[in-house]
Amino acid sequence: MTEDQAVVVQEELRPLVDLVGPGPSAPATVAGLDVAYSPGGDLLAAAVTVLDARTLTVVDSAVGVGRPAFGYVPGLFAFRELPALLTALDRLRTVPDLLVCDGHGLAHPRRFGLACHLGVVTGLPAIGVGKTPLVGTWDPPPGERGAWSPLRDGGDVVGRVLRTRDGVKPVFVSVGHRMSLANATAQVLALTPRFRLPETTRTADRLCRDALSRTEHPD
DNA sequence: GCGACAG
DNA sequence: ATCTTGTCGC
Repeated sequence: MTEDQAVVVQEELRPLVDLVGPGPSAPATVAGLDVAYSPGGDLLAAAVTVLDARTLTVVDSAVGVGRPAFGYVPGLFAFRELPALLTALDRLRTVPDLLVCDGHGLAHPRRFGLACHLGVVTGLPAIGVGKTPLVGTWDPPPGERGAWSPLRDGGDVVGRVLRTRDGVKPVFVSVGHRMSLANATAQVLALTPRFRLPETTRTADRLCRDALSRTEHPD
């Protein structure tokens, strides 16, 4: 697939994003998704971890190893990681109530980032939590955990810049699918009792790194 | 035309 | 994302 064709796919799928559903207010399980790359970038491992939303302990997980399906192009990021992530999701024995993606949802040049793409393809509620911005402008939120400011782009509010820890660099929260922005914010705060990034992202990050290491050094 | 640009 | 040296802070 070419970059132009990928953009066409995004524009075809974008109308399928559900912007109405408020999403679960008290999800039983929340999934984190992340991908790790080999040093040369020719191999990747995708991981999904499913956490009990109340205890934040891992109750299910799966991995998918493969080749990057696309070059790294900002705005077309999903085409790179989506196949391996879907493989991992297929191997789960649980259906999580919410997907927390490492990257953006509506905070995207065409309002269709990885979290939207994963949400539409799976039909599950999804949100994006990015560590750095892709689009938009914002004012720095106050320094206390829980404080946020709107992320604006082209006249739209596309997400929130959310402080998850006192005095620590904020994260970028946006809706992916079947979730309100307010609920997405609440869920991220529930997932960050101790660290800047959601526990879901942390457990998935650890798992995909381990899986990649095991793939590179079979013993 | 130039710089910026999720992971 | 990963690599890599140096620096700040608990």
